[in-house]
Amino acid sequence: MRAYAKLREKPDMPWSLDEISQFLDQQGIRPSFQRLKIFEYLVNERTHPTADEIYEVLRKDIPSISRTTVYNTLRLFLDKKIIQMVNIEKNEARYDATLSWHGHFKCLKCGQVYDIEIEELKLGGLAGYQVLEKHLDLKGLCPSCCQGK
Amino acid sequence: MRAYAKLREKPDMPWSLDEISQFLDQQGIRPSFQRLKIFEYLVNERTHPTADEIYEVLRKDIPSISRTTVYNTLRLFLDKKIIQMVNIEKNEARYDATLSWHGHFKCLKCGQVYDIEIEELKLGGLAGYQVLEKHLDLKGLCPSCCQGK
DNA sequence: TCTCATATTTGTAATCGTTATAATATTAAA
DNA sequence: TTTAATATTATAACGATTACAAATATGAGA
Ligand SMILES: [Mn+2]
Ligand SMILES: [Mn+2]
Ligand SMILES: [Zn+2]
Ligand SMILES: [Zn+2]
Repeated sequence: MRAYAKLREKPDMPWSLDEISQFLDQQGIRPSFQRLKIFEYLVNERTHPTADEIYEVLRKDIPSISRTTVYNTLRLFLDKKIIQMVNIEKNEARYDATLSWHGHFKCLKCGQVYDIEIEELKLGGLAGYQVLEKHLDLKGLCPSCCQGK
Repeated sequence: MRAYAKLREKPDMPWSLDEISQFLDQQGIRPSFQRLKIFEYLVNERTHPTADEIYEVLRKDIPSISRTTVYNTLRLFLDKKIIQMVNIEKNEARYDATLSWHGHFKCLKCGQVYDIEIEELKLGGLAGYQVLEKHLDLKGLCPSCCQGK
């Protein structure tokens, strides 16, 4: 995924459906319309949506889509390791198609989840541990919500 | 809490019930027997238990205790900021009486949650944000579970 | 193209951790 | 002791997620 992303000509441009279709194929995922649209939403919006937010948005385009399909698809993407789950808030799983190492900040006022760049992280006492996942989650007030104290 | 902990003569010794009672009083929390035992379990065991683990253990001493009391008490402790919630695993809130800044590691095999010392953390792009909570959560295999690959 | 096996989607019911509610019991104040 | 406030308890309700099974779509081979 990271390797693939690096190959994109303009990494910050939205992914086209064709490009997503090709990508899912490469990952051994049959690119059904529902899967295309779910991955498109994750990778182009980058808002760390919940399953329900994805469901409510895609319903406008695909009235027949079911919540179960959204959950099934997200689990499939997780199994294939093309997205990650963000558990910054209890009882509210969020999803993220950006896999490079970064942290998250959730604003307690407006609810938005922002990406945070990690410049350096040094840990002690991890000798003997095999680390497979790292999550850095912050909470507080975002710049817009801090205005005027 | 940190200030109080520093005042303890032997910080690594278990807290006595008297000491806990005094501490809760200081924090404006009436030290009922249930509250004493719940805080005692958190501060002396340091295993980051779930509400249900606390309930199952304390039931042996206090057969009348209810799950609701455990949840109510944990929420009270959170509101008074004498414990923190650890959301390293989805759908499994854990609780921790250690408030000084440290990370957590959950072993995917044995399920144990370990404390991790953080030597240095440098973040970029946080200008304008007001950070109120920080959580560093790792997952993988612990030393005991790594043995022999 | 047609057929049939397989993969995918869908609606519904079930599960699980947690919270809300209201009755009962305990404690503190008058 | 009487009363009011607080804490505990059992039960029901909730919300996010998962299990299940039926319906639909897809695609390789005849
Ligand atoms: Mn992100
Ligand atoms: Mn801890
Ligand atoms: Zn905000
Ligand atoms: Zn282990």
